[in-house]
Amino acid sequence: MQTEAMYCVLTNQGDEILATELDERGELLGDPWGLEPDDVADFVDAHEDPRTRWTWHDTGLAYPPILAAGVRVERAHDLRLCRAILRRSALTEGSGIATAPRDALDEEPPLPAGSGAETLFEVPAGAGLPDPVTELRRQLKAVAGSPDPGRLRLLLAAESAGGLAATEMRVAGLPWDSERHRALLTELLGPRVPAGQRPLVLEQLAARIRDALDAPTLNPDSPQEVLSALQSAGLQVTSTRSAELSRIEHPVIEPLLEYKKRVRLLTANGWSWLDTWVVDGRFHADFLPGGVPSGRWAARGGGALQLPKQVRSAVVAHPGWKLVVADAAQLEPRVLAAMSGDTAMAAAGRAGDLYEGIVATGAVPDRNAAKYAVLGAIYGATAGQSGRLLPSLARAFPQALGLVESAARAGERGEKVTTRLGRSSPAPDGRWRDLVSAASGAAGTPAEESRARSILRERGRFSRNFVVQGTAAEWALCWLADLRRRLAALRTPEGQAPELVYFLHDEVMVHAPEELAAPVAEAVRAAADSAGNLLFPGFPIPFPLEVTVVDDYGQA
DNA sequence: ATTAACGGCGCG
DNA sequence: AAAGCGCGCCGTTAAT
Repeated sequence: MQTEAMYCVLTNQGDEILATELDERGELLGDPWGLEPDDVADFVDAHEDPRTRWTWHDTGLAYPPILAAGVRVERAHDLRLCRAILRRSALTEGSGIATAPRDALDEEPPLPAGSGAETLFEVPAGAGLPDPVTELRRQLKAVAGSPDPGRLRLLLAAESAGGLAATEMRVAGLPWDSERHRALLTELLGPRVPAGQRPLVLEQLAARIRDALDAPTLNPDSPQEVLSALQSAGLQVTSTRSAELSRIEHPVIEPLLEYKKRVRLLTANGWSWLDTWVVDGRFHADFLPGGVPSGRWAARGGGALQLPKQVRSAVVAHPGWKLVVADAAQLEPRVLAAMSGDTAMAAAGRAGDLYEGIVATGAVPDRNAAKYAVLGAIYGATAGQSGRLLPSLARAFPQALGLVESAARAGERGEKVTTRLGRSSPAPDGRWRDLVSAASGAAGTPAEESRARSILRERGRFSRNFVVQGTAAEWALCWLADLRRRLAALRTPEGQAPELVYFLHDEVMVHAPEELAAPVAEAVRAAADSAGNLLFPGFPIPFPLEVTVVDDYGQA
């Protein structure tokens, strides 16, 4: 895995692209090449080697033209993604990267222009971006000087592979059946109407709501108006949240909940969403690896990570193709067991369902209790059923609970916390420290003290969750990276290749020719095993998947 | 008129 | 359904 890496840095230099080869210590391996933008893909293809990490400021800008030429790269080093990790990591504190003044590479990645067809190398290098060779050397130095270079190298490799996968997924797009989607909209909302108008079904529901509340001019889209209309009707409610409304009996509740459900479909995934995001039968989502502090991905535009179950049946495999959908079962608790070395919790997860395994230890009465207790431990629940179950969970799994507890305490002390591979939480800002110290001083008023306690606990819950969510994100990145490599080896005799099309925290989707569905499913499982071994070598806990092969995402 | 915060809800 | 975490996006409302 870690056999001598080689870096080939691609960067704009006037009208040319400069390709500079360096070894893993950052030493030049020869004179740089000057390339015409149109020749970059051929150059990459000719120089592709399993040891080479293609290095650039932004995968999302540099990679699409290469992909457009039909060339796929195996490994990369994304300077922006890696900078973000090294800037913050407790393992590289005090390094040149951590202490350098902020520059343009610390900003959000630029928006990719269009759907990736154009040659983005023609765009002049962003102002203020550091020289990539200098930047790479600083990054390599920071890693080499850290107490655990191996962890960080793995993290940077996985993060960069995530960058490649994200770009490939955006360019490929999620196969989308607009006809099926439109049929759904017509069924639930009525015929299409111009933007800004209420479709027929919503108008009818609105009329029923006004009628039931005796409020003829009520705007059902205004929480304020709805709340006061409900209260005028004598209902004891403090908000218009569906969860609260559904506990009440009144003629308005049914149409109101139905209205909320359907208006949500209209505004989030209605006709204008289709017009904006689905191009040539594909939803081109813009994924942002590392977009969340914990290392989870974010997405920009189209709500790619919040596709409601309602519309998933519009994700349809092409004729003769299948969707292979896989999700990791109970990922976060398994990660917690592994990272804390809790062999009792690992044993509970060995036979199959981890929550059932916990029930079998006698710590909790049933599966639901196990689930809420474990999630409550990870999230920092104090009240309710999950809060009450914590003591008995802590007796059964002291290592696991101890890990999240100590993360919470560290957070409350204002310290950073760090994932398995070395991604650290952002340090609390000065305002946070001021608030806390002001309240703890003798002059703190009761209100200040209570406010301070509350933000302390908040920081504790964030930190507790960060280490687990962040390490789970690392597992998922390793899974994705390994899967990506395995998929590259699969191809039909006619040359059709499976496409990675979707990734959602603990779930992946591959669009594959039917005859490759079984090997793809096998690759997905093998990749999960690899990820577990990579992150937690020798620790006896499996990472089982639920894998389905379907024609549309609604069936998964 | 534009921007920011809020309530609400979708996903994990 | 439970209460704790992490997000993005919408329309409304308040602030500028």
